Amino acid sequence: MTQANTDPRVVRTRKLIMDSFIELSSKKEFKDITIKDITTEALINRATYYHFKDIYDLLEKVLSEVLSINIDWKILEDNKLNEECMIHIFQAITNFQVSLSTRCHRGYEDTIARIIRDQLEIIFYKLLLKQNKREEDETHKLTAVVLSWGMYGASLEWRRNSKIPPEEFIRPAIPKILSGI
Amino acid sequence: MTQANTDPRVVRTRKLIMDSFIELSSKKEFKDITIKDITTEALINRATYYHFKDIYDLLEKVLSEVLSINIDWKILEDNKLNEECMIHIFQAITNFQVSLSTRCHRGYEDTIARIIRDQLEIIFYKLLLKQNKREEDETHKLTAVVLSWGMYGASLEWRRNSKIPPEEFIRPAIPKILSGI
DNA sequence: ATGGATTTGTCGTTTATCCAACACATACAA
DNA sequence: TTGTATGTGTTGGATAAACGACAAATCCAT
Repeated sequence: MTQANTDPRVVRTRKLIMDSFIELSSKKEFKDITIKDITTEALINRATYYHFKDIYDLLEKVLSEVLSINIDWKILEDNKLNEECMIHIFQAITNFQVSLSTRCHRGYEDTIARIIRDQLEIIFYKLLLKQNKREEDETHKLTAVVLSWGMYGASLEWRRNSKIPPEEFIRPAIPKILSGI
Repeated sequence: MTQANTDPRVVRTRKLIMDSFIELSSKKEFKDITIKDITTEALINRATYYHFKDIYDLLEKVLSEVLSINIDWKILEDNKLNEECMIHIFQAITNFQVSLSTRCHRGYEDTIARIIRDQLEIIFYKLLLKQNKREEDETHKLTAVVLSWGMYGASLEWRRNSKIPPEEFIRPAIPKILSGI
């Protein structure tokens, strides 16, 4: 999915860095996390950090990874862009919200939201391509933008207000999306 | 406690190997575990295994480490060789028995027993030294041998027959040991 | 016992990580 | 402001791990 580098040393180091970042971000806000913190926590040398360009690059890779882990790609492969598929994606987003305590990173909510929306956009775009090859490519891209914003926004709404499970929360809206309002 | 090498690469690799061995030994018997199995499980290159001389060397280091983890060294430092201390050591042995499924390694029970007794001997010897400096050194060594065999044997007895907690099991014997029969 | 398959121990080479050190940037208190 | 401390980005040399390869040892079915 991500890199072509299969040297186990690289794989291990990248994982150590990402795991340490996730661990640290459950303890303090993003603005208080330094690269030194991360490498110290990971028990690696600071000079080895530069698998990632900087801390924003790391944030991006981590968030994408965490979202990706919450998605069962088999479900997306086996389905068209149907109800089951949409619900699964929505659940992945809400799972992501829970597994990373995103609400605590004051001032970076927008950055986090953008990264996740970008990933969602890619996912929706792929699904749309598979679903309907006749349509104009630009139309697919635009639809993916709309869907990613819509689903992500709904997940924020769920987090703010709702005490019902994500599936139950989003289900009423799915027909509107799939068949039109 | 063990070695002086603090290079994080070495520490990580050793841990990967030992953890993989522990993982594997919960799935199959010692005689069926190969070095190749271990390095594959650990995602390291086979040539890197030779932090350990062979698989018996690894077994020894792992068992010692697992026993060591089950011991709260602070308790031993704070106490003479009294009841609390003896009970704690006995619990450490029984915890060890549980955490490593030693009963499954048919044909190697004696090897495992020897390794653990050796460790216990070292522990008892240190405690005896601290307790009474007047005594002849050889006497301490011999006493440590007796105690290590006695406690380990009792742990096997507990594992075979007993359904009561280790502490309860061993307590009646402690006065006999400390004050003489 | 024979032969094929697997594991083991060990190499030489390449590559990633470690480590100390450096200049520079940022922050923050005197 | 100036100084002090801490984080950042980067370097060069040392070292551990990866990798492929090899012969020898071990295992196992026939």
